[in-house]
Amino acid sequence: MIDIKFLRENLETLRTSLENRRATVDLDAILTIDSARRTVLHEMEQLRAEQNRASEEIARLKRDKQDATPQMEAMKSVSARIKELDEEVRGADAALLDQLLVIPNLPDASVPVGADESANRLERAWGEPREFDFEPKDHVDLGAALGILDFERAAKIAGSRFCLSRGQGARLERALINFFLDTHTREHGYTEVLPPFMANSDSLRGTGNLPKFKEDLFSIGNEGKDLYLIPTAEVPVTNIYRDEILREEELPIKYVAYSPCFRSEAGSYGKDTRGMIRQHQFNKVELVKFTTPETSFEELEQLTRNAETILKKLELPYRVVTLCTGDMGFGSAKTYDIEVWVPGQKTYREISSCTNFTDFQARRANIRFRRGKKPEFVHTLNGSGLAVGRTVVAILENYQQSDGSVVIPEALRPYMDGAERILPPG
RNA sequence: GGAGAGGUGGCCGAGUGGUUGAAGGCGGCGGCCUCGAAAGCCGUUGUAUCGCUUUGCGGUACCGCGAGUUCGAAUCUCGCCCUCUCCGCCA
Repeated sequence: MIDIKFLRENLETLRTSLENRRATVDLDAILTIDSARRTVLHEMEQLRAEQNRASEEIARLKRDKQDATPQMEAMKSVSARIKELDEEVRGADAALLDQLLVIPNLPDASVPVGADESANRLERAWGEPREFDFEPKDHVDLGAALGILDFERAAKIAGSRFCLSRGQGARLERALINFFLDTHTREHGYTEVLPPFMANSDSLRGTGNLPKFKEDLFSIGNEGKDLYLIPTAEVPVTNIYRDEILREEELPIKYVAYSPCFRSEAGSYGKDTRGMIRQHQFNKVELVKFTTPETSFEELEQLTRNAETILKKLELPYRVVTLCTGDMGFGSAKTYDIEVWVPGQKTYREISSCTNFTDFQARRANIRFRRGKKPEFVHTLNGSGLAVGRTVVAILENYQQSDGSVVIPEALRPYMDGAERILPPG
């Protein structure tokens, strides 16, 4: 969320940044509501002060066994007026919040300005895409031939955009989750967290998923419950400290969490309809950090490197791009996408998105820390470390052999009972 | 799901409709004492927002959340949320 004070004082900066993001927000309407609200609030507070003074006077008279009826009568109209003004202020508060909640974060100065992904900036690439001496298959054909991925049965059970893994396929998925968690906890100093896989609307508002992106979520409001399936572990993990004040010495806090992720993505039909790239349910290991404001961008670099480490260990070619202003997410100040080489599509596909939200989520979720007298908002960051389903895609397609088998990356073999290959049945 | 108890500051815990932003304690901070520390003693200690003469002063709000009663609510009424105990159900 954007600070209303910042909005008042940096109107033109904000206007430019919203243009760069291709977001349309009526800032003047917000300012009008804000100034009207402050006028009414001021009048109400003066009446309240008068009421408090009268109230003390009445208490004093009553203690002295004197008649306070005239004072009490006089306060009736004041009380009624306060009630009116109070309703006006509440209305303005709600209107203001509605507006502020749909303003995206300001991009950092280092973010390239541009309309779409063509303006994203390549930061670095690692590994050489493999030269195949045969026509590589995509993971759907490979998975079907190996008997480890079954999209048809999944569709029967739950519909399109679900996947059923079996045998070595299910084992591979579980191995990856453990490998990711072990790497980040043992080598990168993250603390493992296993959060609820459902969250309430306060939590989703805190991370920025609500109110603007409701259509991307599966809600389970049966029996009047205010609950959603989480779209990412970012939601429950970031909300661990909602409405809390941390101590400066505790920062940075680094959490890693496995969770399944549930996404409705109502607007995505027609995109990536084949295979595991875009699913209603997928597994992900997520990295989340809470930091002081001045260290967050350095922490973003480290978090991104932490995610890259996984791809290096798995020996999968990848590149890192900085998303431009028009392509970055709603709450982001800066995002690096890590894209893995996918031979079946002969392209790089996002496998991790690492973001510094600065104080955007912290302000929404009211997550603060104290180092002087005044509490300050922390900065929050997160990134996939990694998306598990897409890693399965990358492994199957990059490690496929001409005989239809798939070699298991060496780093993963200890998690697969030492198996070196996934072989076709029979 | 049923019955009961409860939700008060960073934490614990008092609180009779009227100087209660809230006793007391713990913790924190400052000081005295000490070679130093502990103990002891003294002082201090929330958040948000607005205004001003801006190291400060003043106004307003905040006792789980929301509505109501009242001149006035932490305190009374209603609804909701959450926690605990017991019973039921259940992996």
